[in-house]
Amino acid sequence: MQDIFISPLETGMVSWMEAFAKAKISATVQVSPTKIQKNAFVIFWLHMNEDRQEWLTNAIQLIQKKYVNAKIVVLANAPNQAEAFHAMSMGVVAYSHAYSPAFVLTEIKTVISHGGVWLGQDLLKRIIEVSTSLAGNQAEQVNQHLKSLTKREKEVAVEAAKGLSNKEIARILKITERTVKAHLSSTFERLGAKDRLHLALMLNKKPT
Amino acid sequence: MQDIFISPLETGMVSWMEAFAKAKISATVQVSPTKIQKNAFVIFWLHMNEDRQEWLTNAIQLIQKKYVNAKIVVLANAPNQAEAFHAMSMGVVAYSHAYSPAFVLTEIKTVISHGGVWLGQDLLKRIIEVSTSLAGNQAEQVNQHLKSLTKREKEVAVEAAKGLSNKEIARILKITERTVKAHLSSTFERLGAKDRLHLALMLNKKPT
DNA sequence: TAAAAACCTGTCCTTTAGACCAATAGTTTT
DNA sequence: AAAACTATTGGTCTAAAGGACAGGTTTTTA
Repeated sequence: MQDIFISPLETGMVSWMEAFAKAKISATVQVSPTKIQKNAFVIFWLHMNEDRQEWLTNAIQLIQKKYVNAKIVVLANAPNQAEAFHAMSMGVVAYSHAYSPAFVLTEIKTVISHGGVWLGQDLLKRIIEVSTSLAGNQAEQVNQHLKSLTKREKEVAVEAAKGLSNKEIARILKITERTVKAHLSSTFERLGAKDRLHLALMLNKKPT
Repeated sequence: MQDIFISPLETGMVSWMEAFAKAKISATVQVSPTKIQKNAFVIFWLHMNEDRQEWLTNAIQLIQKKYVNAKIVVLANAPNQAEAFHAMSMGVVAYSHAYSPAFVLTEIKTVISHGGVWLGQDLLKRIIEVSTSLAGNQAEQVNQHLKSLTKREKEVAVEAAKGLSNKEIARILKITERTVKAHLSSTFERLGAKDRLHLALMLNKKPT
């Protein structure tokens, strides 16, 4: 088990040292291969300054290529959601604030060493918001379609357009599946949609 | 600090007991208020059987109403992404398998008691797939998707994403409906789409 | 207030989708 | 040459979707 901190700060940050006294620190990702035990469980902790986006991308790719089994954690000076998304989608298993206290760092380590993924509550909330609701900027043209629907039909239609099943919609809106079907049927009728897939395409149409 | 397990099983599950010897167990959410210390840090562990979707929803809402500061964890017998999504979007802070070993449960507790959120790697990956619109170039993303498909799969996927039925696709491509299904199945597999509607949403995603 | 629209639910039935299992044959990669 | 991938088709089976037909209750509106 090895922890390797990649940070421009020579000394490393205080809380890191506190959490992992035996950690190696390096200024670049080009860690001497001899320092890394083959088949060891290695965690790379990348310290992310502002304005090093492309450095981060490259670093992650390089690590993943050289050390296939290594886990990568990003600690950002100024965490932001876009960067977090980017990092996580590249396979990073944790994204947190660089000034996280030592106990958070040890927590992260525990979680990821058991195959888990760690991220803060606000980020997760954001992720879920984004992925469960239709994007706002299209609300305009969606309205054109939706305005001919009744309130309830609208609600059902929006959920259906996200890809939810009738059962799921029923649960969310606290009505029976049968009622969901009724609303959908009349929605198809009004909008001239063939089925729920066409409805989804109508409501998710790209702005041109 | 109190742990309250809500489970239909009278005795509670083995690993739970192992992890939290002092935990209270109850069959319903209607825990006697006297048993809960005011201002205590309470964690509700909800044991989720199959086919209790609406029970879960109600239980969560009830807990959130009665115990504003309580954290809620869902342990599912048969975890699935839709349910996980639903639970997390309602404010649940962890979602895991009901048969998780004791060390995972203690991990979860550690994480959420520090304000974090716990979830398994596969769920997160799925979340990110669904919400990658924030992560970068959308056209690129679609390309990435299509690139991983074979020539024939691509043709079928594109038609399906337009809203055509299997029968129509079969006619257009001059193959049997059965073959269309086969191509679609492997396409869903490769792209991580749940069904043709999700496929359509992936391929028709608008740039944000 | 009476009619209309919206909302909710039920049963029965047909079609469609998609998973699982299995097989054949050509092509590409190792 | 063996292994892996691709394209094709078949059958069975389950669940979901959606139409047809038939009710109710609540809210809006003329």
